[in-house]
This record gives sequence, C-alpha cells and structure tokens, in this order.
Amino acid sequence: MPIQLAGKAAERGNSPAGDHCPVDRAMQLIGSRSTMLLMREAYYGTTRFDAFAARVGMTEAVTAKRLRELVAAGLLERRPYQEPGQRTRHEYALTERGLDLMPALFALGQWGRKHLPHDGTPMLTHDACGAPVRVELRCTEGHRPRPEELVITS
Amino acid sequence: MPIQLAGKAAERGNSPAGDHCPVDRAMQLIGSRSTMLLMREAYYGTTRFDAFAARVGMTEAVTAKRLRELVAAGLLERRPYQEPGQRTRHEYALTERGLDLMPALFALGQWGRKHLPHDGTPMLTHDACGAPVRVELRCTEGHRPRPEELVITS
DNA sequence: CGGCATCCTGTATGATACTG
DNA sequence: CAGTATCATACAGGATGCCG
Repeated sequence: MPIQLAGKAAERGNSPAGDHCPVDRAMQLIGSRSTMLLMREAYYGTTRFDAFAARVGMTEAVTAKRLRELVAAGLLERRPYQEPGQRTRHEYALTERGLDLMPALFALGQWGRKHLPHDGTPMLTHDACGAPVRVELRCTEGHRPRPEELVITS
Repeated sequence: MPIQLAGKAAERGNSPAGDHCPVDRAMQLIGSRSTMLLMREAYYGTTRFDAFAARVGMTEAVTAKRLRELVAAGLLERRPYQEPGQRTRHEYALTERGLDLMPALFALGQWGRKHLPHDGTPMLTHDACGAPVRVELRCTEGHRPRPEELVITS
C-alpha cells in the first residue's frame, strides 16, 4: 500500500534540468560504491592504505584513486606519521567534513539491514549508556514527525 | 584536524572480500545518481513518468529503466489509475520500503547543503510545530552521542 | 503521454604486473 | 607497505528515433 507525503511538494516549480540540489552534488562527488565503502572503513577506524584495500576488497588502483578523491574533497586527510625506528608512512584520517557524512552512510546501512538480506553485521552503540544507535528524522523541537507531518518548504 | 572514533573498531576481523555489508548491498541496488534523484522526486510528491523525467532532467530511457528497477526492488509501486474521461495511466507511488529510505537520502542532502555549494534548496519542515527537520544519530535512550562516544559492536 | 530500442561515450571496477 | 601503469569488462547515462 503506497504512502503519500503531505502533498504541498507537488506545487513547487520544476528542478532545473542541470540538477544542482545537494543530493545530486553529493552523489556526484561521493556516490560511488567504492567511495562509500572506504568511508565506512574510515568510521571503523581504518587508516592505512593496505587495510583499506584489503577490507573493502578493492584493487589497489581503485583504492588509490578513491582515496585521492576523498582527500581532495576534504573528507579524509593524508598525514605522514612515523613510528619509532620505522620509515615514514601515511595515514588517512577523518576530517570533520568526513565525519559529517556518517549519518548518511549509516542511514543507508540501516535501510539495508532492514530491507535486504545480509549477514550479521556490526551495530553502532552509544558507549555511555550502551544503547543501540540509529538514524532518525527529528525536528529541532525534538519531535519525531510521522511521514504525513512532513512538508517541503522553500 | 582529523578525528578518531572510539578505537575498538580496528579490532574486528576483516570484511570478507566479497563485501556483503548492508551499505554495500544498498549501494549496489540503489546507489546510482539517477536512482537517488528519482527517489527524491518521489518524496517531493511526484508520481507520473513525465514529471519524473522532466524534474530530474534525465532522458526517458534512463527514467524508464530506473523506475523499473525501483519497482522491482519494491521501493515504488506501479499502479494504474484513471481520471474521468481519460485513458488509463500509471503512477509510481512510494511503498513503505521506499519511504524508509528517506532518512538516508535526506542525510545525504543535509551533508551536501552544509559542505557543498548549492542554490537555495527546499527544506523539510515538521508541519505540526513548524520546526525544521534534520537527520541525526540518536540512541534508543534518546541521547545524541558525540562521535567519540560511538563504538562498533558485533 | 508514457514509454522501449539502439547507438555511443565516459566512468567504475577487476586483473595483472611493476616500483620505491 | 604504498602505491603506479596498463588492459579489459560492465554499467551509467545522453542522443535519437519509434510506438501505442
């Protein structure tokens, strides 16, 4: 049974042909599968090139290209570091901009966990209270609006 | 300045090479730009083929293909309907599964709005109280964990 | 209006081999 | 370990034209 949002949306004007909405821009920049998986790994705590490539299961070529893009886009930062007695290495660390993407990625995972077949996969937990963490729509007054209560405003 | 999540993540085992995490599956199914934009339109209230194609600015061929995929994946439902005196038409209506994806798409838009250049774009509002709606991470106890308070558990 | 078929280009990704 | 280079395949998406 299909569901309708509050219908005020339909009254808005057309999107311009060349679509410049934030969703579109974001998808063009970071919307590839490999990019998303690399970000997932970054949230998991991965920082080194080899670990990214191995965990995501991508070739080094793709890994290198996407990591370069993510650094260029400011979601990751490439920093040299040196362990005592070792040669200089580089790590890829999350920036604030990269961290801000976490809800989007996590929301996607939340959807997949609910609607697609999957193996047992890790959950996010709030360490302070031990409760599971989810992504949700919430208005600044703290309410959780039902779909029918949402309106799109210009 | 880079940011680290709680480090317990790094202790987990490798992801299998063929990655079956929900994020990956979701990206493979609905991760294309055109798919996301079509879903955005569905949330805006668009239901007819022509409106989808025009608003997203895609060719009919791509629109048809993606809509077919979205129906097959259960995010949209294709239903015949008839206006008085008109021939039978079809509309594409959101299913619950499709509606569940809204936080993910909205979170992506929220990120884009904050971190990418964009024109003035519509906002989501909670009709009951008039307050703007955002996507956020929240634990089931109602807290909003800071990034350092998040741990990944198996 | 609501599509489908065909051709074409660009990108995403894998496989493999090589370098500092 | 951290990549680069090259080749090959698959899919995304635009352009165009046809159909009921």
